[in-house]
Amino acid sequence: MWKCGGMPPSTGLRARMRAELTAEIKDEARRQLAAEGAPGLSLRAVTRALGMSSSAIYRYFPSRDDLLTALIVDAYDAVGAAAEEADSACPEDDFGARWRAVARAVRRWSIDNPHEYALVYGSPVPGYRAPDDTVGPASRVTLVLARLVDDAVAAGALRRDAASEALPPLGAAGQAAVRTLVDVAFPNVPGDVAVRAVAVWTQLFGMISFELFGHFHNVIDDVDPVFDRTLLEMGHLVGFPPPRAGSRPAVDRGGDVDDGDADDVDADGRAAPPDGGDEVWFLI
Amino acid sequence: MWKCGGMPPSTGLRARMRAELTAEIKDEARRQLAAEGAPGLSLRAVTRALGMSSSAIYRYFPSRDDLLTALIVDAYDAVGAAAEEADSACPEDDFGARWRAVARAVRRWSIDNPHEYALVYGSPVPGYRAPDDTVGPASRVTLVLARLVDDAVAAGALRRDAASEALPPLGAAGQAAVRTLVDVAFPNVPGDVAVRAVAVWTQLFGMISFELFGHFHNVIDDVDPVFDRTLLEMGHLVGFPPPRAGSRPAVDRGGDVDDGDADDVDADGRAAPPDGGDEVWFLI
DNA sequence: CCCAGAGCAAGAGCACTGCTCTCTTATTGA
DNA sequence: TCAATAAGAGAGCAGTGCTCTTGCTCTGGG
Repeated sequence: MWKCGGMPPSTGLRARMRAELTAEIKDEARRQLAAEGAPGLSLRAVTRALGMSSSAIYRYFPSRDDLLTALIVDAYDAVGAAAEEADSACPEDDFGARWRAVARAVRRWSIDNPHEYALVYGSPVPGYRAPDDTVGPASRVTLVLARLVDDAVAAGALRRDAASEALPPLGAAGQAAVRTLVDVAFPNVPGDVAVRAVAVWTQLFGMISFELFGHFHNVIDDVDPVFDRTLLEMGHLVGFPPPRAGSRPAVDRGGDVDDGDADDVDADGRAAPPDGGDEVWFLI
Repeated sequence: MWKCGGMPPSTGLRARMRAELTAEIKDEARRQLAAEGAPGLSLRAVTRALGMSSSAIYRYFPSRDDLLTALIVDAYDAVGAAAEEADSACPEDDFGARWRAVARAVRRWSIDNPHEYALVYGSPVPGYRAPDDTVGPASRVTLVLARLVDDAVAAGALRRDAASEALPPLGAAGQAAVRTLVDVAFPNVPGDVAVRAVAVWTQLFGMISFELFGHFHNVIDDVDPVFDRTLLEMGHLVGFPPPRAGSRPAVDRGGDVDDGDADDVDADGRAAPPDGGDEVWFLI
């Protein structure tokens, strides 16, 4: 009797079947999510695609929101993993390059998985409580930047003056407002640097959201150079040193040297729904 | 016979009734939108609240998406109006103050109308074409900042060095990428300033989205000082002069001098759904 | 081994949605 | 006055999330 909230031992045949079907449901749901977006995800359609009855899915996910929660957790984990991988592939002491690599990895994952991005960084739906399972994976990607900035401060690699030599010092209210953030994320950085890190972080996601959600339509033709230039500017704002001359070009084309077969993204770099052609998303 | 695409003359009783009912439908829909969010908006519920039959609403809005489009247009107009009003209330030559006032107005409107904000700046829903009616009102708020920056450049009030004296100059690709933006929005500004303006603009909405969508939960306790400090930093990035010492305090509390009864927003400054207590939105 | 209880699948059903018909009534312009 | 047209109401269709009941199968302990 494992009655106090544990999983049954994974040895049984039934348990293995259950885990397998759970994974299949999530896979099919992710497929529908990528194809039609979160509002188009239908439990009945998932069961239909899996050849089971419509009521059987409730043995695995007690409600539609629980399925979405599982997908949200997976999406957070995926961005977090992408960011961590990009970070660890950089020379540890080149903090500016690490920042740019992390930002590019986040954007790349977002462009490759627009519906999952919208799921986690788009509009929430009211009336439900975000379960605690999401906060761990959600902070994973944030901690990458936080550790980055913290390391840079510890290494003395951040310009102390940054952008604010002409600005008044951060007041007591500002210091108090970021106290929690500083405590849990980067204990070594002063308050004004923390505020700048937040600004840079939100700028990154604001720009990705604008790009994915169509707000750059007929405004910016090619986002790539604007994005990379912004990375430079924002990195300069936090105090990262500018890239050494002769380093790798700034343009963001996927992985490393020669990925000519990266045709899962449009030739013009904009994101498009995986199904349609030039159709534009409709704001909900 | 006004058969070539016009409205009937508004003189008839029937036309007035139609306009009135259309407005009533939109009002009730907006009410439901504010109460339950976009996914909870139901045409049948609107007709029920208005005491008409469920099929009658299709005489006024041929589909649910058309109703949402109308609400989107209104929301864009509302932010645009708020931004314009805040801008025109500032001394015309204090470009930094104008920028901060516009940004605060946008944030205020967003906090006061979180669901409408999510409607226009949150996740789009795929499969539909965004009608052209939305692009005009959508660009209204953007043009406020654009005109602001353009005026500042024309007046020579922008620091030319801004943040990029240590950065390489904007390349040809970057110049080309913002050509459309510069042409339609601010013809007087150089390309790198345009990129910085885009960065600042997206940062603003990224931060508002993070605040409204719950990504600052347990991270930043009081957003107000962080937001205002970021306004300073980002204004410095574009090249606005810092605020003159002794000007109005940076904290954002609604209107002007003494509005102690501003209880439509939480005491702690965070946004909450208008209906519930401390419940957190659930990501869709 | 054997069997009670647990897990699981299926089907019917409820309340709800967006949307489309048809039918009737009221208003309009000529 | 009269034909045309707009507006309203109701039934109905296909779809949704979710629950309940009914059987069946696997599991672990006596």
